[in-house]
Formats: sequence, C-alpha cells, structure tokens
Amino acid sequence: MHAEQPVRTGRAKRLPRAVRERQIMDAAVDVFSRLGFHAASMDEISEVAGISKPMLYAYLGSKEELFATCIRREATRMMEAIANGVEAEAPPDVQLWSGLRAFFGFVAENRASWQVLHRQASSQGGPFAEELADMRGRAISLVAALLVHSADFANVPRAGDKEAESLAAALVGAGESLADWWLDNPDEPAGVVAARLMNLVWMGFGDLVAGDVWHPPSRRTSAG
Amino acid sequence: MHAEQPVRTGRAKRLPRAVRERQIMDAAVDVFSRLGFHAASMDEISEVAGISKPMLYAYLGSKEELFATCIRREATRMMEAIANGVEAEAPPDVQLWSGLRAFFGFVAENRASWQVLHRQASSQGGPFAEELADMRGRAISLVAALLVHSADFANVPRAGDKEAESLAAALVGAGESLADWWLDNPDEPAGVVAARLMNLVWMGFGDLVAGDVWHPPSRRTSAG
DNA sequence: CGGTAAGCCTACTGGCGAGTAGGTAAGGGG
DNA sequence: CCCCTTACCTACTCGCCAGTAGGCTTACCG
Repeated sequence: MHAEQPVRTGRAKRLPRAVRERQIMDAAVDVFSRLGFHAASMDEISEVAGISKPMLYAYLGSKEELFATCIRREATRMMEAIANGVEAEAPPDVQLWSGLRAFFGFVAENRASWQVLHRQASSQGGPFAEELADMRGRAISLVAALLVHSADFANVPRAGDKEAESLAAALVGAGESLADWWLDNPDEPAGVVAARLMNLVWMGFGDLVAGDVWHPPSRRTSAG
Repeated sequence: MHAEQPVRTGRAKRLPRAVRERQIMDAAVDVFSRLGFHAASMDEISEVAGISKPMLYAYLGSKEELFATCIRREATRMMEAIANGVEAEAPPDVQLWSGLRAFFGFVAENRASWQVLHRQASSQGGPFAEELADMRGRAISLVAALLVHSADFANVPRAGDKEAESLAAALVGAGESLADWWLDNPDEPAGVVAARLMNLVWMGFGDLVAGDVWHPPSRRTSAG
C-alpha cells in the first residue's frame, strides 16, 4: 500500500509541475479507490497530495477530468504489465498462463490501481465508463484472439467470433472476480492463484474433479 | 424493463401503505440501477414512484436504509429464482447447468435488479457492501459445496476448502461478467449463453479447442 | 540584485440534495 | 354526520462540496 505523507502544515515546498502532477495522481488514485468517485472529495485528494485545492484545478482540471486521467493511467500501466509478461511466441496454453500470472502479479502490487479500475470506474455512468470499457474490450479481444488461435493451433474448425468473445468475457470476469476474492484472502502467492484459474479455464471442472490438472511446462525460461 | 408512470400532477391517490411501499421500492431499484447510489436523488425516486419526498422518509427511512432494503429484496428474489431452478437431486454437472440457466434467466427478466446488485452495491463502501457481500458469499459457498460434492461423486480426494472457494469465486465472477457482456450483446437466448459458460467451466478451453463439448442430458444419450 | 513567471495559498460563492416542519384531504368507525 | 387516524402535500433548512477570485512567495535568469 501507499504511505502518503499527509503532513501539510503551512506552505508546501516548491516543486516542478511534472513532479506535483505525479503526486496528485497518486493521491487521487488512492482516494478514489477507497471512496469511489462521488464520495471522494477534491478537498481530501488535495490534502492527501499535500497541496491546496486550486492546484488540483490548475494542473488536472475538473474532478471528472482528474478521474478519467487516473483511469487512463492505471489502465495503461496494467495493460503494459500484462503485455510485458506474456510469452508471445509460446503455444496458446503457455501464453494464457503467462498472461494470467502477469495479471495477478500486477494486482498484488497495485491494489489501489486495481480497485479504481475494477470497482469505481465501471459503476459510474459518466465518460469514465467509456475509458474503462474500452480497455476492458481490448483485453477481451486479446483473449478472444488467443482462443481462436488455440483452435487453429489444434486444427479444429474455429468457433464463431461471438462465441469466442463471450468466452473471453467470461474468462476476464473470472480473473477480475478471483482477484477481488484474493484481496480478501491474501494467504497465497500470485502464482498459486493464477494456476488455479488456469486450471479452471483450461481443464474445466470435469477434468479437475477427475484428477487431471494442467502443469506449466518445465521451466525453460530463467525469468520465471 | 419497467415502465413507471411519472404522471404526477397534484395529489396522489390514497393507497394502503403496503402497496405504496412496493411502488417506492420498484422506483428505487429503477433509479439506483440507472444512476448508482450517490448520483440517485431522493427527489427523483419520489418522482418516479409518483409521490412526494416525505413519503419516502415516512415509509422507508433514510436513503441508506432504502438502498439496503432494495439490495436485500432483489438479492432474495434472485437467490430464490436460482434455488427454484436447481435440480437438487441430479448429478453435479446437471445441478450446475440448471443453476446457471436459472441465473441467466433471472438476469434476462430483471435487468434493473441485476444492475443494482452487481454494479452499484459492490462499489459503495457503506453497510450495503455487507448486505451484498453476504449474499455473494452464500452463492460462492453454494458453488464451492457443489464442487466438493463433485469430487466426492467422482471418488477423487477432495481439494482444500480454500481451493474450492477460490474456484467458486472465479466461477461466480465469470457468470457475473458474462451476464454483463450479454446485456450489451443480447442476440442470443439465455440457454445458449448459459451453455457456453457451462462448457467453459466444465470442459475447459483445453477440451473445447479439441472439439469436446458438454451436452445437457437430453442430448447426451446420442453422444455416449 | 532586481524582475518576472511559475508555484502556491486563504477564503470565498453557488448549487444541489438529504432530511424536516407543519399543514391539508380522505376514508372509516362511532 | 363528525372526528380522528392515516395518507399525503408544499415549502422550507442546512451542510457539504465543486469550482474560483485574487493575492503571496520563491527560484531562476539576466
């Protein structure tokens, strides 16, 4: 978690704009993630950021603009983390596995980012939902493409696009939900949780209850 | 969807309390589902309900109480719909299948209820989250129990409770997410969407891309 | 060592919305 | 037919919060 320093007695130290903007964004993500868009006040954000309210407006514009900017930044961070984690040249199951691991790794180290993305953004009807739905749509498309590629890979007639997309939506939702559950039950490392989801979606309950599980290929990459 | 009559010119007709309370609850679910808790105003709810604001307070208490009551009512309705749909004496896969079908059927016919439950309630930090998390927890426990039962059924050493619970959380999340996706892509009937999720979680991608699919019992005879 | 611009502040306004005070109709039992 | 309880209303108060006006201070550049 972040440990913002709310010690704001008197005037704040003079800092270059870029640095302040970063601080403000960090504070905003923190507050939005805890309280949600409406319940969060610009006063509180400015306090957490360690500056006064007019600075918020001078640098980041209105509350809505600030929130949208937060979503965009955090969404980009997450997508990049996942993209960096995926082993693009590996077979489909390993691609999915590496993607899941990267996702849970990101959530583990960015709880606030995750909360702001998953809970807050999706429940506000404003222009934020677009921003968020857009990123979510890209994630779903990515997974859907992977599914279609899996079918090609296995020399099986590819399913309809709608079917792949709906399955991808279900998988993305399962990941989100499991991430939420994990925040409430943080006993186990990211890899274990990711492996569970991998087994669920790749093997299915039918195989799991029969004792068949999916294993990652024996470690070929030292990066693991 | 509901078609509330906002024709409120002058005094409302005199009605017994129970009937009014019902109308108010319907209006509240409608407005909360569209706007979320904070953005919804008591003025708008009273207007949609066709009565004046003090009646809200006289009958349903504060805004928070009203919201909590809405969640409780809709959650109960949904759980009952699912419980009625599940074939309790059937084998595990059929139980899961019938449960999924009941769930998607409920969502299809109660969009507003679903929105209020899934999006609004979970994102408010207040006492509502408890109400909602409670029901969601019951749903997850139910699914987890089904999973454990599946393992017993198949004579396989049962997995840890944590494992079953996390898998159940993933499944519930997949259902929620797929339901949301479905609302944006309402081309297909509930049964088809339910069948997709059933296949995903029971067979897994690994089997699906290999061409193995799960069929409901009526058609299973020809497959075996 | 001044001038100026960038960074920062205190102290307000204005509106929206939760919740209430206090009063008016309408049905129903005596 | 009259009264009283229950249903219902208009018209407020009051606090919170987004957004702003207008002024102070400090670093850097010439």
